[in-house]
Amino acid sequence: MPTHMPKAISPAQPAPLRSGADTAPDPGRAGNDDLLNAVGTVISVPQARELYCEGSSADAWFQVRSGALRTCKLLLDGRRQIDAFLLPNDFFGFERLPEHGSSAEAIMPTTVVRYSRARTEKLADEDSRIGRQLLDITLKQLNAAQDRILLLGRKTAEEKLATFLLEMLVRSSGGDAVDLPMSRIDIADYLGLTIETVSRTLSAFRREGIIRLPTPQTVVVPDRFVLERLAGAS
Amino acid sequence: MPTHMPKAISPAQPAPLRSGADTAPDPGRAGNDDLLNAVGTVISVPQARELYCEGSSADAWFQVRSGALRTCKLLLDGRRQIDAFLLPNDFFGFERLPEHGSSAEAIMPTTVVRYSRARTEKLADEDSRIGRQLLDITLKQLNAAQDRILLLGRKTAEEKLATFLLEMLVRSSGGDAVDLPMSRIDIADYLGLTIETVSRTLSAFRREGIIRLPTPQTVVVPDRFVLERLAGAS
DNA sequence: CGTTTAATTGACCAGTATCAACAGGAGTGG
DNA sequence: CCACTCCTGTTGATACTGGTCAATTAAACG
Repeated sequence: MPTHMPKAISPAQPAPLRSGADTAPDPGRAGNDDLLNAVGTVISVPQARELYCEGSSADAWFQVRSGALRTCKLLLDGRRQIDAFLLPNDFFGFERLPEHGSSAEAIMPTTVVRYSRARTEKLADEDSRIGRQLLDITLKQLNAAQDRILLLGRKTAEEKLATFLLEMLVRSSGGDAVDLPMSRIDIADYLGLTIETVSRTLSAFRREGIIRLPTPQTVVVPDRFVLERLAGAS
Repeated sequence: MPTHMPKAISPAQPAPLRSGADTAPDPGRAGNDDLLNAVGTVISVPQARELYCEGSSADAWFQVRSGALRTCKLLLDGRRQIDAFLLPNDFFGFERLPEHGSSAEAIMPTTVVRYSRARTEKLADEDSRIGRQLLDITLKQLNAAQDRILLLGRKTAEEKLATFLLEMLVRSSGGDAVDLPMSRIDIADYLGLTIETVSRTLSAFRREGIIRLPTPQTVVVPDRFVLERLAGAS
């Protein structure tokens, strides 16, 4: 038993293996959830604890069950870039190389389901639907990464924050209010900005009535169309 | 015959379906090249011609046979971000959604091999090795995208250019000289800079003896270790 | 309460963008 | 062969977005 947490007790079965708000075509995917879930193990990750670090052996991948994580890369002098925020049902840690390309840390008390890489690859060999699903997950992440490349390369601070708030609004899918689980520093390192610019830009949005900030972690968006115009979509 | 160019004549068979400089483990991949090549069609793309545009139907994907292309996204006001430069043997255009997420344009006279998406997906269903290979290609692109996210979010202009030159050096794999097929504008839109900053930074490298520029398109790197230090790897 | 940490705000600065001029080739036509 | 134009790239002067440094406020926690 290589994991440092016990297996899930019977009723607490892992979340179903499918993407979150998924509107894409879904070819022949039913019926294989149980296959993969059979190899999943539930793991708890305390806040601020690293689940794995950049360069460590990528012998497993994960799905968020509850809580939230960030994946990030570091430069030699400590500059940090956050690749992604991971919310419930998100997959992460699936790699091409034998080592993880970024580290994963919980930004609040979190539970994840761990899938053995070797067992997954064996399953994918036997059942092409599993492979199809892994490909779908990876392509989704690639699409998201390409959108971030546009954002980081060509958008202004204002556009970055507007895009970010819209993304969180969609992902949390809870009306017009978002609870931001991450700190301002995390937002800054996600958008390629500094904490001060994040704070200033959000304050400007608040002054202009585009958002309300009942607490620093809670953002209310009365009219998301205004944000969409500021986000300057393609 | 939906394509606008004739099929390859017999001796000009499509390039083998495998990644370029690939050092990763290569599990059970031999023997399926012919399967996919049977559905490949060779297409010529003149310089500056668009192969497909953002939002068009993604009913096929491609491999570069000769020449070079760029994939890019646009913002409403015309700001452009280049996702990737595609050189011989590179794959591109494989999508999760029914539409292409970016456009692809030849930056010199180019030939590509076109693969039908529907046929590919059928093949992948029948033979898990095909699916494994598509996943491998996609994961490789995801890794590259994540490196670009770090570059765009956290690196300085100097570090961006150093990283770019090293990347081109590795990809062209021809000693210490690189022939840049793309213009300064393309480099700028790839690195999230302006053409002037690209030019200035390259001139600074030249003045410091880090590179030589026999022509604006040819870069000679006497000592790539110097560039590696400037690139500020993780 | 006092202490610590996160977030906000302000003053100033630097890196890169913007605007503009200039140089070097590649065609083109006289 | 030589202007002439066009296009790409280089260089310079200046502006501005966002970064840095610093102080203040607010929130969290014992």
